[in-house]
Amino acid sequence: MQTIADYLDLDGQSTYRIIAYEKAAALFREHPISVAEMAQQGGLRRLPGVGEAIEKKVLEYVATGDIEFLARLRDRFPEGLLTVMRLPGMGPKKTKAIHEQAGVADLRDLERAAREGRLRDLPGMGAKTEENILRAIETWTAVAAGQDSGRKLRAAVEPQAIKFVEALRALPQVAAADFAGSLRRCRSTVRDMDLVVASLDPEAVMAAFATLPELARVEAQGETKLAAATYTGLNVDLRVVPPDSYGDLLQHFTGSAEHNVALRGYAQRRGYKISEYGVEPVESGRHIRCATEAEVYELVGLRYIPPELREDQGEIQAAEVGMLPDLVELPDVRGDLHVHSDWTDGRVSLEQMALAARDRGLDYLCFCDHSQSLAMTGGLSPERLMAQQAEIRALDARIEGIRLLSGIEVDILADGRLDLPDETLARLDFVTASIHSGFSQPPARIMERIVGAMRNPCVRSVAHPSGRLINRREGYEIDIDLLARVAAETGTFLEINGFPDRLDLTAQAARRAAALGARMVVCSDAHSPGDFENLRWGVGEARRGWLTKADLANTGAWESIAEKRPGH
DNA sequence: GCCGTTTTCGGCCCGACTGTTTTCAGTCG
Repeated sequence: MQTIADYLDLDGQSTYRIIAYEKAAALFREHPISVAEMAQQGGLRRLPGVGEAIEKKVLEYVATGDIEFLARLRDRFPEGLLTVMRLPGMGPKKTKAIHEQAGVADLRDLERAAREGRLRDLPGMGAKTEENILRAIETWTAVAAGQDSGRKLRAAVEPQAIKFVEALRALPQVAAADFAGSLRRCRSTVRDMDLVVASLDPEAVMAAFATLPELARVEAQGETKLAAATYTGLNVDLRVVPPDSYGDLLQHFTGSAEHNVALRGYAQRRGYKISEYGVEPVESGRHIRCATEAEVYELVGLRYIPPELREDQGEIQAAEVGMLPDLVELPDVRGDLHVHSDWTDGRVSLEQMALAARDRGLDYLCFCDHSQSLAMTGGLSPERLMAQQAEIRALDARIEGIRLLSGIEVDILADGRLDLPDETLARLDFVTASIHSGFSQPPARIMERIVGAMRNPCVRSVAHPSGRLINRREGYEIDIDLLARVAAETGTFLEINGFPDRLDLTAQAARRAAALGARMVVCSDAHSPGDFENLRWGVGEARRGWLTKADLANTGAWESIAEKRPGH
């Protein structure tokens, strides 16, 4: 669908037609359950933004593996042009022009033409354009070489964003400063950093900002807007507005683009025009500036929508009728049920982990080291596990202020058996099961393994259910509906693993699972004291999944978890 | 292409910056 959208863009088709395909592409990409199956069951049309034409194309693709409409587009334009079009600074118009007038069919052609100065004579282009194109190709090549997916983990970017915000807030001319964009929405990965500032002296703010040592270069600068790049290869956009319209700017640049489109559409139907500079009742034409985001939403008749929900996933309708969820917050998490120690691949002792957890204010902590088949990590045999349990019990008696529990992250073996006998598992306080091998099995087989584990009465949760590693490995294809139903039926929890490159379950999957009655746990999977920060990333993902305190099991006391599961 | 407490047709978010086009198109977010 995305490829069709790109081709239509190149072909100069109606933007709304293009947007329709892009919306469908985004919808399918993020959709937690199989789009192909939904299509076959005739349920695709129920999805917002899917109509007759797109449904037909999906069905055609499912049946034949191709789409004739797309094949015809491919015949008309070389595929390499799509890459050219995605270069920053290039768009459909320029791409089409260089294709038709300079014979460029792919990136290599473009590079040659730019080097030979053959582009500067085309309408709308000059020497500067060629220079920009060559730079863009260089960056693109570096990214494509694989060391960089272009999207960085939120956890890697946020500390730098906080530094920038602190530097801005320290300026005397600055009334307020925040980071916005996908970072503020707690997306697991971000492409760039958006900074917004309230000030009456944008010139001074931008001048001071441009001197920060983290910035490699300033790429563009206007009166209120500055674009720069950091040495870490991150693009930073800075926008400055007067304090009385700070709320408008923050709202606008927090996005998402989809949320803003939906919000503006909603506002327009009620007679308002929203931009980053204010809210305008169309009738009066009077421009109302908002110092806070809450005012923006309030003016058009909505409750305040937390940034994590701003993805055009029904939040506007929910805000309209006062049905927004009361999202879980980090302090709600009372215990961590999945951490490691130096008994396997953790880096510090049981005691150090326990003290770190207590310092973070947790009420209970369950050690779930690896089981024996993960030899690489020094996985625990039944004997060593019992020895560890004895040490945990002794530690629990000695350390005040936190309850220490003995558990295991037991491997679900390739044949579906668990890596430890039931009689061993039955002696533990908590058991989480997970897959570390047999990733390439057919999805249905993997589901059988997970579901089989969940039906074992000793197993209390499933750790990192999809096995994905962001930027490194796709997860195995999980059937979240099936997992959620079995979870609800057996009282097994599904983990939201807080590791920055896992965040697994994803927000979308967690939201679906909660809707089907499953309960989740947010865990750090910490291997060292610093990893307890993972709880923060995990809670961010949970919030993006619309989860409330009640959807998570470890927001309650340990006693509420310790109880036997229903039916066992 | 999608969609409907303004509509089955006529809408669909909006403004800044760049580069070069002397009045604005293209791109971006």
